[in-house]
Amino acid sequence: MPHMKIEEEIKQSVFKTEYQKAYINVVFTAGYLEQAQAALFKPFGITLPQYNILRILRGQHPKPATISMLIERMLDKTSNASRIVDRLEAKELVTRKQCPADRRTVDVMITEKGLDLLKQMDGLEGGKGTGIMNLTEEEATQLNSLLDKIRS
Amino acid sequence: MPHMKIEEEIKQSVFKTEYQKAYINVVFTAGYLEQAQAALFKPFGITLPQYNILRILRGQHPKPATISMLIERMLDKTSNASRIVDRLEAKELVTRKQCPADRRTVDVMITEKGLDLLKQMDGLEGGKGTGIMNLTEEEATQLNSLLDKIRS
DNA sequence: GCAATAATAATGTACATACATTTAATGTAC
DNA sequence: GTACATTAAATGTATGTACATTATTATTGC
Repeated sequence: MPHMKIEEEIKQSVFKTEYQKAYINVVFTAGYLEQAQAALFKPFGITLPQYNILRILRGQHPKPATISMLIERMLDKTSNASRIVDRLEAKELVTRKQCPADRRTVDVMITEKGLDLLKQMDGLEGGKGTGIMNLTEEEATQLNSLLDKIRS
Repeated sequence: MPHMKIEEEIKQSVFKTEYQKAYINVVFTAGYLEQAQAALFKPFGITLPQYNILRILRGQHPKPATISMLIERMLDKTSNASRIVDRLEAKELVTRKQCPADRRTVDVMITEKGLDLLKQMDGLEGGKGTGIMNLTEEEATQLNSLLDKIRS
């Protein structure tokens, strides 16, 4: 498992600039964090996108959400909420039924089983156990402002 | 297109800790950078993983590389190099033939067409045009050391 | 009211990742 | 030298993303 500087990780001799290195470093570190989180999730039988949808649904509970509301709130806006809901429905973690008021839309709701699963998973939240806690709180703040600046 | 702090981006009321925020911020920013880069790549008809493999092959040229060598050097170590090479071969950007010395392995080599394509794409390297250049050089260095610490 | 437009969800295709399995070739133990 | 283990690559399946298209329903303009 990775415990190295980015140069060693990817066996690339030298980076031309700090920018190039930072770019690759952000992408690489995200992969690292996602992989660590996936490992934590595995025992529970759902993936991170599925978890994120369940969390949104819990936030709405007992009100239903529509697919477009899910897309709006998801981290990755272009992802395909319909199909993720398919899989959650197959696992009986959510229900889906046509909304009578606007028949184009679908009411998605988390089930008791879904709420139970989330309860079990509370504590995995926010990257705990993934390496993000190696930072001091001050460093985390600093990192946040640097990342915000990249997207500004 | 995103020009906001992370809280606004994902419409999540508040983060419990700076750590949780940093975690989501790294993952989200990586997605942002990757998407920006994918847009730059689109006119050239290859994806980022395909580009990364071509770059490794250019580094070896005119010596061939094996699939396991490609896996070793790739950013994402667990990805499926065989199938990415399939697609590069279909586009005639690489050749693949069984190695006589060890018939388990395959010699993968970049073609002239592949080298030409990379030449056209030089300049897209290292996240130029993706937002990473919003940082000062000092900030990029700072970011690198924070990310290294996450993975340490 | 009806035709054109917009919105919502689902679906199709290409590509990628994660993980397990399979096939073939090589190495090793005995 | 034959059985067993190891290595290299390919393949299968489930999942996800990106992007385009389709079907259905609402809304709008007239």
